[in-house]
Amino acid sequence: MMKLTPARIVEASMVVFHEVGAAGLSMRRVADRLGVHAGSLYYHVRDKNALLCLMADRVAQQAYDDGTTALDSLPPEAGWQEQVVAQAEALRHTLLRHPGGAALLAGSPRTLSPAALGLMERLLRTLSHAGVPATHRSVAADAVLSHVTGFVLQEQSEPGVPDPREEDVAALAARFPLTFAEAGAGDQDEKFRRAVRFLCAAVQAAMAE
Amino acid sequence: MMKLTPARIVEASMVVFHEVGAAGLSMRRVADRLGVHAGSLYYHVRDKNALLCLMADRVAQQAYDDGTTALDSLPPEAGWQEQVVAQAEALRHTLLRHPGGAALLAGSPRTLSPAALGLMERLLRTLSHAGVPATHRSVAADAVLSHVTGFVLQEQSEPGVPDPREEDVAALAARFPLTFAEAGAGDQDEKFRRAVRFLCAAVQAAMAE
DNA sequence: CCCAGTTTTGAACAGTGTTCGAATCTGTCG
DNA sequence: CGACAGATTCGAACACTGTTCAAAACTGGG
Repeated sequence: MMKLTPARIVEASMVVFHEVGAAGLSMRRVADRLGVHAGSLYYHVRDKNALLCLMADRVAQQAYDDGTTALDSLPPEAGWQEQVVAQAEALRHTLLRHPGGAALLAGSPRTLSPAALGLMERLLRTLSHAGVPATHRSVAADAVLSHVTGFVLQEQSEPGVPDPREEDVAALAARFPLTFAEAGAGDQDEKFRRAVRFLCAAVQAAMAE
Repeated sequence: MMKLTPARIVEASMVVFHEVGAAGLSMRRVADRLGVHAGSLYYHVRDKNALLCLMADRVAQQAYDDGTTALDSLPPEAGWQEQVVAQAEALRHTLLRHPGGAALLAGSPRTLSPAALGLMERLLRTLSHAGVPATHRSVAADAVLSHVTGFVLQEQSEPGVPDPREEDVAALAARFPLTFAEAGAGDQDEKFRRAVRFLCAAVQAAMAE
């Protein structure tokens, strides 16, 4: 067997994560997949929390790479808004590829991962390049990133308890008409893109003032 | 001892949650606080997940109530933007009051809680009352809510590993200058309020078009 | 070859969520 | 009052979990 290394451990953890979900990811299962005993992992990884951070960094890194290819395959005359949309959609699709990927990024361990910072930095750079003043840059980039993670987190949340009674959901719809008005209207892709465009328009409006 | 009931269990869980944090909250500890054995809880609550949902609903309910008092103590001539800001700030302060409260709301269990829906509905109502068309209403409300939960979640995240070396953070600051430019600038209150105002301006701009 | 240093083992510890039969408590009806 | 039925609680167990640590096994260099 190849020598154990943090990279191999993270890789195996991702596979286990895909198979059994976030709740079922345990050190022993990761170790089993590597043909190794659980205690051995602790020679290379301090904690389970550290492992989760490494995993989060890995999906952030992949999201970053996917974002660069998305940006590269954009027509040269594309405006900054299209660049923002491209980055947001690339991040969303990468997160959707990993079930629970959004929970990993937004999850318990504090995300100071270099890759996540890279995502933020690139977004700020395109905004800066578009002439957005520093005061509005950070709040805009923050809004975009928190929106996409929040959106995907909501997309990936399993149905949980599958609606005990349909009367209940009907009653809720009656009590909260506006909330349920267009909950199911339109596919998620369109809804997501509209929200991002909305934020872009906000930036433009803030610049004009 | 009083008879055991879901409400009493949730109450005790909140206390335990405040004392030992989200990671330390266990069925046994909740049961201990009630002078009861762990198994007894399962007669009133299906799961630990169900308990977390009930807890999330409880803080959402409290956030809703705090929001109404905040709205009531607003001058009558306040515009819709001030109403949105008031709701956002009330939600933030309520979440900050419970350590890990944001993680509860945005957390693992899917939040279909009535109280959380109430928060959304009220926000949509003020937007609707302000004349915002339905197409923009939902994305705007979604952006506001996901921003405040994301913001507080970031605020409440413990420092984690307390910066192994200061050289590292310096190196990161060098690699991501825009991200670190105004990370520490200004207090959180002002940053939060500016972001909410930014979203409000976005709504106004979308209406004008 | 043999020795130091790096890895892995194997077993243990304390604690977790959850289940379930048996014991207890509670209120109603004869 | 007494007995019976149903609602609660107990108490112990099961199958796990993250984590630690001595002792083995493996490794490359003198």
